[in-house]
Amino acid sequence: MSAESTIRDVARYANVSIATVSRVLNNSPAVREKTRHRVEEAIEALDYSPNPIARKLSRGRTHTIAVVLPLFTLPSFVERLRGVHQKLVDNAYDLVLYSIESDRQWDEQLARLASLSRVDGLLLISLPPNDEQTALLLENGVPTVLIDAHHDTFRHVIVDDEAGGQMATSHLIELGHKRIAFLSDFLDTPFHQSMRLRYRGYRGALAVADIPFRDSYHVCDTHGRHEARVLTRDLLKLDDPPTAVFASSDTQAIGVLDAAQDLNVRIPDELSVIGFDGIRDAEYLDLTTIEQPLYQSGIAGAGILLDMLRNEPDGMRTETVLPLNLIRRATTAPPPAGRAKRTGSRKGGG
Amino acid sequence: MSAESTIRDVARYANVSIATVSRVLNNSPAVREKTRHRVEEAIEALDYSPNPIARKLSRGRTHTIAVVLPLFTLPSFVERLRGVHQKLVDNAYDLVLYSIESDRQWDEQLARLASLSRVDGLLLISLPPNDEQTALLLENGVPTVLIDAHHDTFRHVIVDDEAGGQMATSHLIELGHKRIAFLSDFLDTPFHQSMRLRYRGYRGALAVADIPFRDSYHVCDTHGRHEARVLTRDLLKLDDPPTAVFASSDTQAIGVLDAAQDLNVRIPDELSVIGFDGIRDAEYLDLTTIEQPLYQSGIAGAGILLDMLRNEPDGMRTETVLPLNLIRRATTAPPPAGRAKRTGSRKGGG
DNA sequence: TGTTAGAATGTAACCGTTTACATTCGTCTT
DNA sequence: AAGACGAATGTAAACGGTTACATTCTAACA
Repeated sequence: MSAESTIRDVARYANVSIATVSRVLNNSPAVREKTRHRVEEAIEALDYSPNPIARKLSRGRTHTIAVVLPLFTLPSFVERLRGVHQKLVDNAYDLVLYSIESDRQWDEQLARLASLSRVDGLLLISLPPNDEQTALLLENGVPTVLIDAHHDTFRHVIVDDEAGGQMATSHLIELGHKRIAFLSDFLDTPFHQSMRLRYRGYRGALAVADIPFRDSYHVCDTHGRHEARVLTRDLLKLDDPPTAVFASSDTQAIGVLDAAQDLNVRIPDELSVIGFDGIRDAEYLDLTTIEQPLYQSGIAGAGILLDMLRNEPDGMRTETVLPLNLIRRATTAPPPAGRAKRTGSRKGGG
Repeated sequence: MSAESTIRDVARYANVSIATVSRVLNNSPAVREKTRHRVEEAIEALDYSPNPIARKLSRGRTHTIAVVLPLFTLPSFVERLRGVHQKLVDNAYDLVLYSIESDRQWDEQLARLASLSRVDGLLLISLPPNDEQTALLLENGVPTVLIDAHHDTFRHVIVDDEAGGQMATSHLIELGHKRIAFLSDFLDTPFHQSMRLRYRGYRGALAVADIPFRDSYHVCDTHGRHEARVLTRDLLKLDDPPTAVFASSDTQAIGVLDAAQDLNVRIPDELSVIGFDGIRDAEYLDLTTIEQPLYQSGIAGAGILLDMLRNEPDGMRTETVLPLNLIRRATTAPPPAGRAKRTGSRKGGG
C-alpha cells in the first residue's frame, strides 16, 4: 500500500528545500528552531521515514556488518553470535548472517563479501582466512575482525588457548592424575587452531610435570557429542585406561560423560572430566571446565570492528586476549586410590 | 584501496553505453554476441562487480529478508533459523538477523522493520504480531510469514500443537499411566500460543480417557531446563506424585530428567517422560518426544515468503501444517506396577 | 540607513544502478 | 536504390537521499 513518502514530499509539505529536511534528519545545528519544528511536523504528518537504501548509496556506507560462522548448531557459536548481535543492535548496525556449512561455501561467500560496498565490515567467527583470502580482503580494503582465530594481519580476539590447555591439564595433575587423556577434533584442518593450541598446552603441562605423553591417550574425531562418546568408550576400554579426560570442548566433554554412564563409570570418583568453553550446559551439568568469555568475545569483536569504522583504523593492538577461568565443579576429583584397572561394559540407563 | 570500478568505467573500457553494460549484467537477450563479449572482457579486466546498494535503490527491492526471533539460545530456534538461512542462501537472498531479548525490543524492532524499503520481507519466528503490529505491517504492505505462530491474516507455518499434545498424552495413557503431569511455560503470555495448544491437547486426551484433570499436576514457569528441574522436584514430592510427565518442550523434558536424577527416580521404570520438538539432544538422550520438523519449518517459511515476493501474492493457503511424529525412545514405559507412593529425596550425582 | 559578516536556506550535482524512450544500424523488400 | 522495419545501442530520467556551494536572510555596526 502506502507509497512511502519521500524527502521531497516532506520538503513540499513543510515548504522548505530537501536540503533542509535532510539537515533536520541528520540533526545539523545549522537549522533554525522554527524551521526544524515545521519540518518535524511535516515528517510526523506524512509518517515519513528516510529510505535506508538511498541513504546508504548516498553516504557510501551500508551500516551493515556481515557475520560469518561455521557449525551454526554448536552452542558456543550461538553464544558468540549473541554477543555480536547485541553490540551491533546497540549501535544501530544491521547484522547479515552467513553460516558456512562446507569448505566450498566458505570460499564462495568470502569472495562475495570481499567486494566491499555490500557491507561495511566483516566479522569472522572461528574462520581464519587463508593467504589468498587475506590478500583479497586487504586489496578491497574490507575492515575485518576475527573472533576465535589467530591471524598475522587482521585484528582478532582470542583467548590464550595454549595456557587454557595447560590450566586444564595442570588442574588434573594437581589432583593427582597421571593417566590423562586428551580428546579433540582432528587437529590438522585449517580451522581448529584453538584445538591445536589446547593440545600444545596439554603436552606442555605433561612435560612440566614429567609425565610421559602416551599416544593412545590422544584421540580425535570430528567435533560432536556423539563422536566424543564413542571415542571415550574406546579410551575406557584400554588396558590401562586414563583416570581423567581433558576434552577440548564442553560439547565433547558432555559426550565423555555419556560414555562414562554407558560403561557405568562413576564421575568423578572413577573418572575425572574437564571441558573447555563454559557453555550453559556445562554449568548445568556441573562440569568442571575452562571457561572462556563467549558472549564477551562477540561484544569485543564487534566493538573493535565498529571502532575501526569510526576512527582512523590504526593505533590499536591487533590482538585482544580475553581471560580464561578454571571453573572447578563436580566432574573432577583425585583419582581412585587403588590403581585397579577397570574394564566395565555394563550398559547404563538414559 | 581499489576504488571499486563502476558501470561507467566498464562502459568506457568496452566502448559502449552504460545501458548496454547493464543489459549484459542482467543478461538481456537484446545485445549482440560480439558486444556482449567486449563487455564481458571489460568486466573481467576491471574486476568489476555491480554495487548492490545502487542496484537495490534502482530496482526498489533489497533482496534481503529480515528474520526476527526470540530467545536465541534455545536449540529449537537455532534449528529453525538454520532452515531459513539455507533457503535464503540458496536463493541468493541476504538474511538480516534480529534477535528479540525483551518485549519492548519486539515492539521497537517491528516498528522499524515495518517501514518497507529496508527489507523485502519479514520472517517472524514464534512471534505473532498483535493487532496493532498487524495493522502496521498490512498498511505498509510488508510481505510477512510466521513460523511457529498462528495468525488470522498472515501466512504461517505451524504444526498441529493440539494434536501433538494429544498424541503425547495418549501415548502415556496407552502405556497405562493415569497420573500424568503437564509441565510448561506460563500459558498466559501473548507468545507461547503453541504451549497453550499443547496443553489443550493434554486436557483433551485426558478427557477422552476419562481421566480427571488435577490442578496440582499442571505446573508452569518460564522456559528453561533449570526451571523445569525445579518444578519437577516439587511434582515428585507430591503425596501422590505423577507416574509420567509431559513436558511442553524437549529442553524442559531434559530438566525433568535432571530432577529425576536428583531424586534418584529411575527413568523410565519409576517415571515416564515425554518431550516435544525433537531437538538434537533429545535424540541424544534417548528421550521420547513429539518430533516436529524444526529445520523444515524454516525451509518452508522462507520458501513461502520467497514465493510471495515472486508471484502474485494470492492463491496460496494461509496455513501450512507440518507433520508431527511420535518418537518412542527410552524415557517412556508402563507405570510401575505397585502403586506405592514415593517421597524420594536423596540427592543424586551430577 | 547602508554595509557586512554570519547564519539559514536553497540549488544542483552526485552516489551507481535500471529502464523507458529515442536513435542508429543493418537487412530485406520492392 | 529508397523505404521500412526490427534489432542493437545510446540518452537521459528516475530511484531517494547527502552535501558542496551559491544565495538569501538577519542583525549588528558604523
